Amino acid sequence: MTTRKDAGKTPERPWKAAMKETKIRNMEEFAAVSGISRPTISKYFNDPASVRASTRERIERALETYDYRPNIFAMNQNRKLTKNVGVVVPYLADPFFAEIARNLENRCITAGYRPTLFSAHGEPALEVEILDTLRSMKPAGVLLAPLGRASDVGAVEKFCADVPTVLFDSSLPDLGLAFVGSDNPQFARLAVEYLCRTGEPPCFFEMKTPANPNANRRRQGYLAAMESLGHEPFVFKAEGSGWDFEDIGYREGLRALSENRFPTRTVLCSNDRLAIGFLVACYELGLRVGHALGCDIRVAGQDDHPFARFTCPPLTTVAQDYESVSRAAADILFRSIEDGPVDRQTLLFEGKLVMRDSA
Amino acid sequence: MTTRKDAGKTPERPWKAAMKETKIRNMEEFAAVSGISRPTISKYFNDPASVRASTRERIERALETYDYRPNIFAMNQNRKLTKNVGVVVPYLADPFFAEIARNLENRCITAGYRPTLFSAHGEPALEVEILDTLRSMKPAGVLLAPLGRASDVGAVEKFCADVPTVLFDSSLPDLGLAFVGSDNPQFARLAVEYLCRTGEPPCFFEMKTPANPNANRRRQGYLAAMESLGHEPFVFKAEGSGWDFEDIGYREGLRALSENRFPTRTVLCSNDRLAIGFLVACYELGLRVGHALGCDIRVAGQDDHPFARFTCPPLTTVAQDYESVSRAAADILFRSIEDGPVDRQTLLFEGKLVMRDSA
DNA sequence: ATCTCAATTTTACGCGCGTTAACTTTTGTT
DNA sequence: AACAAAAGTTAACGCGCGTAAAATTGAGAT
Repeated sequence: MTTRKDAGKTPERPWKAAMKETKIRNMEEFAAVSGISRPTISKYFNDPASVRASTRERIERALETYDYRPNIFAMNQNRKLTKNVGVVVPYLADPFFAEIARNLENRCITAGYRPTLFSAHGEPALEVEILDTLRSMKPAGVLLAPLGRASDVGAVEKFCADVPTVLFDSSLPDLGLAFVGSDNPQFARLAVEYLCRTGEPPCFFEMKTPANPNANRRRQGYLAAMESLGHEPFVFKAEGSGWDFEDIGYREGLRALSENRFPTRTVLCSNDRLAIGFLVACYELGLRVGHALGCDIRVAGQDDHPFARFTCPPLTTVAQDYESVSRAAADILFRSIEDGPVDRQTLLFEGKLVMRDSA
Repeated sequence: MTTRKDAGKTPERPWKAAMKETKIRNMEEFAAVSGISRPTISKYFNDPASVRASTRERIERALETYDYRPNIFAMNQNRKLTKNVGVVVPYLADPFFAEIARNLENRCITAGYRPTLFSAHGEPALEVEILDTLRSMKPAGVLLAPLGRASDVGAVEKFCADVPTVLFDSSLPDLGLAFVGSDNPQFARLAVEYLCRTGEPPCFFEMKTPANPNANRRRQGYLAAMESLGHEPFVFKAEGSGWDFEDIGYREGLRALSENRFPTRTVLCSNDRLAIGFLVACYELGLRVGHALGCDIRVAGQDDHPFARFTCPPLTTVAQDYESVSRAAADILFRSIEDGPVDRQTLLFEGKLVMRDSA
């Protein structure tokens, strides 16, 4: 490690010393220097169009001189309806959630709301903590992807009773204004049908104790699809828990393959992250993955994870409709905030087959 | 898409209706029901040990009955020193930043602070917006990984003058309490030395217009190392901008390889995300990557990105010392908050070579 | 110049809590 | 039992702003 003491000593409380004398500390002071009353300034910040054009100009001229910004938290403290929207995901280090969170944040901003992002980091206690913080924030609404199986359902239920909440990705029965997610059985069915049409029927590779109910629905979709096509299903349940799906896919894939557990040479993984790890296991064992001539095994995933394009070979998968899910979740929430509550509904979006080279 | 209207109509403002009559609305009410004065309750929440054991018990018993929690934002409104810490990263959909953000959040929590996470989503305007929001939050300190080249340096400078800020990952000259990052020239040197020791000297694959100064330092490290080893350096500059590094690595890798631009069959990528895309290009062109006999090309990256383990073949890279960087950044900030300002310093951590199969 | 309506200003209170000062009550010591 | 220290209570103000009501000012129409 390299340590360098930079030139010059940090002055005593530099962030205070640098404060210009003209610095505006609050709306009162800004009202004084701009020669306008505080309530009118307040009106301006809540809607610039609500003040006379000449007043607006005066305010904006003062704004350039003194660059004042109202304290957002003091604003919300007293407002009947804030513009705050909470976005909560179970695990932000998973690029899938990072991507959907980014999407949701952008939608909030576009719709004139102020998103605040939270990740439970896979920990139920932290999820509860987040919900408590959110209460303090007096949010107009919340977009919540719960941890799933590990969630404190009681806490979420109480929260949904207090704050307009739309659940997404992972469902908790009958909670919130709505649930928006994917039609998971359809995902598996789509994959099974494609794989059977183009080769051997697939085995199913999943975690023994999945984090959320989506995995169970996918398994059921797989079983149903196999049955209806008249094939014998086979499910391999990978040991391990937590959020290191790739590692589990790799380790257990290695085990399953070297123990020769799969009756066919086609494997449908419960999700892309497992598949990414599984592909490494295949690589390590010298198995050529793909549907081309001379390949040893076909591997498919589900989700269209942001990195699924960049595996070797690129992963064939069933794409979640990120756009539609996030758009629907946001729209329902905003509509409910603006026009009052709506009937609780469940929206499930179908996946689309993305054919790449792995299967 | 499947829409289902769930059984039962959502009741009028259900989150209001469900409110129990005993619901505590603020500290005043809680003080009333617990039979203790509000200032004492306030003391309790700021430090449970600061009240007599018997009163603490009474408070905690009341707490169980009425489950009240003080409003965190109202608390901070008036406190001289809050426990808020802002964590700002340039792009959260990049698992590297997601991972380091998770690490930093945990450290804050452990140290008794309340982290709030922000992502600029690659947009300079949003970065400025975030800094303004942070001011409102009256944070005790901020851990900031700036966008880099695209950052509004003036805005960051003003912010650092107002709020104790530790920069990490990407440096802006002389700003903040400290900068904590990686010794980027050393990264490249380490990689070059290893690659030269075990085979042909490497070419360098980087973006033409990198997002931050780290890339430049890595290039310089590459050039210096090649020179000192007596080899002719070669740098390929990939076209493209934005944060889709994998895609750029793939497209430009494809171009560079098919145009036969590399004088040697060893490629050191400026970062792992480029390398991940580059590996796909290799795969598509049928090139066998690795150092084993019969391989066509060696590929190495830099960063030890969370997914570098799961490429095919697993990516040889120079690992950033995530732990040390985040620990140092957090420690410096906390120390500065608790013990007053320290000399500005620059801490650069060395990378460690991670040998996998790709090179 | 008069009237009218809209915009603005004054004044005042509230949000939920931190914090201080002056008292009053509890401790536990001798 | 007397008394000092510790802890708790009351009262009051402040944070930075929203918001409401009443009084005042301004602009456009007659």
